Amino acid sequence: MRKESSTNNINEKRLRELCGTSYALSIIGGRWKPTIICRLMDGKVRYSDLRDSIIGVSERMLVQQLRELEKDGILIRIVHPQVPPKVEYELTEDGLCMQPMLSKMSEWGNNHKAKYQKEELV
Amino acid sequence: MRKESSTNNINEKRLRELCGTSYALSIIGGRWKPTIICRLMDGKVRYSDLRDSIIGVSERMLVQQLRELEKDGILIRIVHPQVPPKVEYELTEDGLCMQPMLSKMSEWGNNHKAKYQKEELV
DNA sequence: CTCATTTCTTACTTTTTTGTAAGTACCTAA
DNA sequence: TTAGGTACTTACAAAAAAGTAAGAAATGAG
Repeated sequence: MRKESSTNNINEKRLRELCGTSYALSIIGGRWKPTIICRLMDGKVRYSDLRDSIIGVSERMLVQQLRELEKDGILIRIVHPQVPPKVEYELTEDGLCMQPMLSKMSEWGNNHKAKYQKEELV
Repeated sequence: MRKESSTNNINEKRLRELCGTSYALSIIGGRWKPTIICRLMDGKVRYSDLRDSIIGVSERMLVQQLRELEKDGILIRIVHPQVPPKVEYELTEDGLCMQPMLSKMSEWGNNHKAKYQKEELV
């Protein structure tokens, strides 16, 4: 839960407002979010498949991150009314069009990582 | 200080290793980092100018974020040996070449923000 | 009636990040 | 000798994010 009146919260909100980058970060910044979005890039995926393919994530975290992404309009939740339950997650258009951004991030990240690891050897 | 043995730390490290996007996020993810990097995009800037132009940041936070960016090879610290002290910060090549990534993030962010705020009116 | 399956909840703890407030070091100039 | 300017430190507190462990609902199969 966020405390509305905290300096922390106020600062974050202001940065989000005046800087597109900070805004983007506030949406994809959660620990498991890039991974989740990646997994969904090729189409909808079932909850249990997400859970099983993302090693290290707990159900608590997975559900939380999914809910936040849903609230931010990045993905939708598709409930099939059956028992046992079946729920699928699918990127929205706004989620899909993160692709160029994510790929730039990945590109920069991988370059920097490679370079840094090389420098360590020197 | 990070606790080496925590699940939190271990998860972050693993994601960083295997995903360029998570790696990039771990570097630009700090509250004031995108703003700092932005300010430096046009050339070196003095500490006090950074402090005065970034509203809301405390000296504690500013120094901390600068140190982390320095450690990650994004910027360098240029000390002029004089009194009163004069310190400038300048992006490295790795910092400068964040530009395309940052601009994609900013672009996506601004689009999404505009769209979302429009939808709220409906 | 009991069990299995799937998708979550809930209450709680730990870890990490962010912020506050006050103080420090250095020399220079009045 | 005292004040002033710059770039920080330090000790502490508050807030936020991440993780743990156990449980819950719904229903069809046996």
